Amino acid sequence: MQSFFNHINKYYPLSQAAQSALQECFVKQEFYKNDLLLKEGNICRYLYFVERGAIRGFYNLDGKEITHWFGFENDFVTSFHSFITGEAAVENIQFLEYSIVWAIPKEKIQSLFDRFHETERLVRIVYEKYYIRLEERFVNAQFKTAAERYENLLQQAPHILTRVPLGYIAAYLGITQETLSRIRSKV
Amino acid sequence: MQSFFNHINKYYPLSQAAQSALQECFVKQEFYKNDLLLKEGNICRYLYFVERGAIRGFYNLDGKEITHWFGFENDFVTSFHSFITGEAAVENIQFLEYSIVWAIPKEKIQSLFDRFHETERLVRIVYEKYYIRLEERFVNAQFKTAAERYENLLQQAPHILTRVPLGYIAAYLGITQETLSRIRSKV
DNA sequence: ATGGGTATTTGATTATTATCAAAAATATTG
DNA sequence: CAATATTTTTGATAATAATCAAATACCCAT
Repeated sequence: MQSFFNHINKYYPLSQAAQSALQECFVKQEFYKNDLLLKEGNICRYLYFVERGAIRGFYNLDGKEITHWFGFENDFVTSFHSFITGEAAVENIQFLEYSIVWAIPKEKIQSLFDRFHETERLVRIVYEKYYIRLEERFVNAQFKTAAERYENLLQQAPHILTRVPLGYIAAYLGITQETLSRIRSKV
Repeated sequence: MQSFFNHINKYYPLSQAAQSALQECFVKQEFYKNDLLLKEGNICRYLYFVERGAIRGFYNLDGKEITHWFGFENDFVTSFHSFITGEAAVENIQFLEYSIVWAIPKEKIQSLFDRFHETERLVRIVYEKYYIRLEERFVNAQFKTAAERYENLLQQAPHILTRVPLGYIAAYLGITQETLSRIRSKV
């Protein structure tokens, strides 16, 4: 839990009172490789903070699993669309290795927002970081070649490469596994 | 200005006091076709609300202008990365037609957040909507074909097609103008 | 260490889209 | 309305990545 507060204090430091209230809302959960955190069709009512481990989000398209994001230490993960809208998730969330996450239900977050303005500010600031991150990924997806996207990943997040099977990374980069294999052999 | 409050009240209704304070922060601005709202290299210190008109965001890549977003009536626009981080913008923002926008500087937004918790909540909720929108665009960019992206745009935002030159739309969809022309001729 | 399953690479071919060039259509302006 | 500029379309070719199929490498449990 300490790693959580260390992390969020970098975004926006909370008062002791808010930290205590926040701490009480979290439940620690452990999972093993291949466990599912969320199955498509279900509503995702929790936000998760990853203390340790690795997670992927994927959905099914024409019978294929398309991994479109990863989560690692100090990431917040959820099926954002489902969590916000309350609709059924189109994606699955699965653990890639033994992981420890802290879960907080949506109603508790909302109650925190009402009681502590500062918690809503924290989340507002976190959203800004995540939005910028997604914007970068979008620009990469749309305007860069597969090889450039791979180079970029090598630079920005080499840890992903070592912890995640190639097939998942290929989908994440928007290419097939074969193409990624060929790109790698050229480097 | 009324259209602004009609619009934001759909996201989260503000108290009269907050609405008044918010109203005082906005400055109305008029622009004509091809005017620049922001030039790359400058810092974007304002958030804009589009009352009427059409706007594009674009950046230069290998000597070509890549349009990556549009803004129309009731959209919030800014160079988000620059606005949030305070760094120089890599993109330009330009008007596609005569437009009326309302500008609010970043410091005034922050002051509003401090004085009215509800304004920060409003922005938090707006962020959620925009994040989901960007997520959808990202998934389209990465995992759908050019023809599918065009079909999608036809369904979701046909007004864009009629108000914006084809070359800009092609860049927005991540394809060349020639490819878009060929896609259209097949439908 | 060995067998069986999973992950990755390699090869041949096809589909998709970009690029370069030019023509046709449309819009703008004096 | 003619002249010019801009935008869109069409054509031929090249580059990029997908698909299908098979071989190889790797990992893990026995």
